[in-house]
Amino acid sequence: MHHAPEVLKKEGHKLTPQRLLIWHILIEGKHLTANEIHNKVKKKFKGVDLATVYRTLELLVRVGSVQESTFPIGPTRYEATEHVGHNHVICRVCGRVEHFEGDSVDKNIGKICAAKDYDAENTEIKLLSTCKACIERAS
Amino acid sequence: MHHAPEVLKKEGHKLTPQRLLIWHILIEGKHLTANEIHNKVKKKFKGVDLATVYRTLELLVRVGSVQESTFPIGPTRYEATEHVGHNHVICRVCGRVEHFEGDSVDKNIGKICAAKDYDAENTEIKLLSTCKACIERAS
DNA sequence: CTCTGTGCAAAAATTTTGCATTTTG
DNA sequence: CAAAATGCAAAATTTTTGCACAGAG
Repeated sequence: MHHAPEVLKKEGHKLTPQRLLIWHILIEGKHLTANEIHNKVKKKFKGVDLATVYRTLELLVRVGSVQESTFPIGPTRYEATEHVGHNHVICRVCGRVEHFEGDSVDKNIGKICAAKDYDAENTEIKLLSTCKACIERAS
Repeated sequence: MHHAPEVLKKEGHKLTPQRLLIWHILIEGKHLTANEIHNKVKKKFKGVDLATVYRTLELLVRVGSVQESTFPIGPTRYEATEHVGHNHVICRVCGRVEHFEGDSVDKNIGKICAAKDYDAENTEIKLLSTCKACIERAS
């Protein structure tokens, strides 16, 4: 289990209320945009700036507590590493996202990462394809 | 083999010099940004607008001739579907990209897509992880 | 008390849109 | 000729940055 506040403290970063709040929002929600996070944070503690949200997210990504994901549609999304168990199938045309379990590919994926000098744990698969609706629409 | 001009014509879109040029740039290069494409196009035919590049790319994506990819770092990148044989391993922290062959996972990937109502062919895997350099830097 | 983090405002970077004009089929 | 595409300019969206002040350790 990966707990951002401890990691931040251990690495000498300050535990500000803004950071804690942003972290809690990330624990509650799934793949949120910076803007969504900002709105949620403001409800609990008004006056927090969007720039702070971006800076905090960058920090949390750097220390490994948060993962950043970009989809074909819309802005970057963020989520706590600790509940990233899910992989995505994404439609390249409309951006629709579905989740899937990676069990059937995990072992191979780990090997691929290791072979390229990437962390074999904490991987996430983004499988790009085209959804049925978009295939039909295009024909 | 997938040839954009024919597809465009077949679907009733006009074959303008701008579109042909952009298509040729895409055939020559690999995962280019809209801006890179725009610069290359201007060298051959000045006066082409960046907006036209964006509109053309959107069209080519829609008809399936081009694929769009977003990476954790930098703007959206585009490349011709016909040379998309490669999958990516991407570092979530620094954005570094490596290529890998999907042979060991392709069959499973196809099944996953089919199960979720996505095209089982023409898939692309984006494997997100953290590269060794970033792991070391963070510790 | 010091150094890091924040808010604010401004700018940079990327992408989209409206509209008059040009071009393709 | 009609419909579609382009260029241009402006706007929208997303993200980054500089700097003075506030707050954590």
